[in-house]
Amino acid sequence: MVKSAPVCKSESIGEYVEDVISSLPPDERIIELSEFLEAFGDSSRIKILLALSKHELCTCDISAITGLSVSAVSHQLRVLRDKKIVKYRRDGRNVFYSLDDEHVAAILETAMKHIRERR
Amino acid sequence: MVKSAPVCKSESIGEYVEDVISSLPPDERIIELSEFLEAFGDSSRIKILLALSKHELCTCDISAITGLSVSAVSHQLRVLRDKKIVKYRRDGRNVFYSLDDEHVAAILETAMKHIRERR
DNA sequence: AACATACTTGAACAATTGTTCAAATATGGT
DNA sequence: ACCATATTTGAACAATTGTTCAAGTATGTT
Repeated sequence: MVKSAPVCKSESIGEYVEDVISSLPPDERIIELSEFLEAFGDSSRIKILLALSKHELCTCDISAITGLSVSAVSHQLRVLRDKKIVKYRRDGRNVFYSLDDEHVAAILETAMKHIRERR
Repeated sequence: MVKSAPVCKSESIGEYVEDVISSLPPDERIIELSEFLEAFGDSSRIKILLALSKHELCTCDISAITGLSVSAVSHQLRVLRDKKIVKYRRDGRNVFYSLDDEHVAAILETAMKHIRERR
């Protein structure tokens, strides 16, 4: 049996490679995961999320707190809404946003711990 | 006292806005946070990290496991190294990678829980 | 109905991203 | 010294991103 692709020796030797492959979730799930975590990869959104971790806030408040334009905030809130990272409720003219669940706060918390400890 | 900027009423009413502002970390810390979490926002990197959460692996093994080219893997490993998300050690011709600490695995775990529960 | 406030949206734009390909570097074996 | 293997790197490219600006929708007040 001839190997067509040029692969390294350790790959042929280590049978753990097969084990790892079969332990991976399907691509679809991996894409879902990365699209969710992608939302945390921007400083404007992190600022918004940190603010929301303290208090339920309307779009305009978030703009005042973060220093971003109302439009920029709204665009980012749409991203966060679509990815089910924040939830919202309308109250009169205002729309109030809050974190979707405890996992979102947990990720921010763990990430901050990592940053703090890696110095 | 006149307000120069056009801000919404709820911002003027709610004194919590000031509280939230002062609770936010400095911008520098927020950028650090987002740059760290940015690394989780790509399906190739997530695949690599999930693989590494199972086993220490060399570049070539990661390529075989993920189906990405060796070059693409190496470029992504550089990103993950720079952000202190993976660590590495050279052994002969191979360079073996592993997750930097338990926080990295924790973030992946929490994110997977979120995905699973939000359906 | 007319107006002000709160928010959302779409188009446009510069800036950044991830991959490929070719070339370079590093290590070990002969 | 030479060759093969393992990995890294740089340039190039299409694709995606986040912001701004202007225009839109939604709600409450008069």
